[in-house]
Amino acid sequence: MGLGEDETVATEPDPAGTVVRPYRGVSALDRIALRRRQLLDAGLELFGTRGISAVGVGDVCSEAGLTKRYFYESFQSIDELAEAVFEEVRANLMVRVAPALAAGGPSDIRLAVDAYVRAVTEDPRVLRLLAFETSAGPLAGHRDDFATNAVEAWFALSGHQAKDRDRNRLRAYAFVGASTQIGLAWARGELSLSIDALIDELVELFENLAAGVVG
Amino acid sequence: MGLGEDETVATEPDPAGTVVRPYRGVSALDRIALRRRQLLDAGLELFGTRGISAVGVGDVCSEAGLTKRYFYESFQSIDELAEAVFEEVRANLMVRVAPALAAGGPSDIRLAVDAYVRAVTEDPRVLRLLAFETSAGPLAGHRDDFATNAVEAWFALSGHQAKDRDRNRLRAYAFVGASTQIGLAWARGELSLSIDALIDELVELFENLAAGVVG
DNA sequence: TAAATCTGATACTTGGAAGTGTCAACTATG
DNA sequence: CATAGTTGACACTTCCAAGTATCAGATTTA
Repeated sequence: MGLGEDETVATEPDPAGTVVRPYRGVSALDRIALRRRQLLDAGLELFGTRGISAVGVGDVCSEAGLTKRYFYESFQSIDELAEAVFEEVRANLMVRVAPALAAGGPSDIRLAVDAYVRAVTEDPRVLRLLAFETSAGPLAGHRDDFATNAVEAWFALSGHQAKDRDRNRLRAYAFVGASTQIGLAWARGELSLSIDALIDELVELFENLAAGVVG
Repeated sequence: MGLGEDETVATEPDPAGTVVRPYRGVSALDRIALRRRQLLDAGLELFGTRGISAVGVGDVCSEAGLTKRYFYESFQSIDELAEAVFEEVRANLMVRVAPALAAGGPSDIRLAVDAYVRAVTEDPRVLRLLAFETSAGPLAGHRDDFATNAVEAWFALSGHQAKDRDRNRLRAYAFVGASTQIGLAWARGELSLSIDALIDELVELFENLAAGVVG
């Protein structure tokens, strides 16, 4: 809200975005939430197919079937929308992987890798978002955060005391970088391996790397 | 107006960019080549520090000490300049790595990795160009070409008959992806390993991967 | 010296996207 | 029905960078 707008008298309680009463049976807050959802969906669709840099406010609005005015109701910029879309994708991934990680435990990482690979590859838009769009632009750096968090989680589970943090992190980066690059090639159809074979490879890679870390 | 100037008689052989006679003791062709060089240098500097997407024609011209007119003398767009800059970087890298690869041979990849890592890390701009800028934007996909070429070269040297191309390529991607991600973290100063330790790690990683390929 | 070419600075036109404003039609409230 | 909130369409202003044109002064050539 505006800070010193004009909350003077009682005759003007809502200066800017009038958000008060129901419309077509939907409450004001629900309508806003609904539109925000439409924008997030449109964002995932466009970012995940054309790439973030090729998408403008107008594009998102067309895709969502809304007008600019409602874009700025929920977001201040395309980058802010990209952040929100990515955050949602990340959260969904976590929900799918975390149980598998807990179930498999640190000595058997296969379940987690399996869950992760299947979750990522089943939606090309998610794959593109993770593989392509986290290298440059507004989402730059998020891949590293992602990697760091994942490795921290794994460390926490394994009870491993990091006595050589830098080597560990290097290997974590190696795994994330390798996975990403492979996923990228996979997304373009350059690898005809089955998903199972792909998972086997990644598990093997992880175990090679982890052996060096733990040992 | 450029078109119907006054090419009346046969005395006007050069319609557009007048490129004829020496100036300040430099021939016309040399002047063009010189300006092209200035633009390439400016491109590497700006692309390698700010990132391609943050650089416009005007920026490059300022950095090069030239005006737009001379930009369009040698390039048609920023993307075309980016291509040329990348190609030059790639060629320089090849020059440094190829001899080491030939000397070490397929069984001892250390020399090649050593040369590659040192070449890339000694110029932060090159590192950034390879690690960041080949993921999105005009240089997208070049990392894969790079990887493919490198692996093909290595295969050629090793005389290895690829009977399982997809697995080989997957591992090639794994190595390139891991190297890139690590280089990226290194570029940001997140890894305090010495270059020697870094090289050790990468050699070890490569040997793990190559063992699977050859064996 | 006169004519032609070359250079660098700068003005200019153009195009696209961001962000804001207006308005007529629609819906809830009393 | 009258009033006020709500919506979508679209016009509008602003801004920025691309790309083009102009011009005075410097340099070469005849």
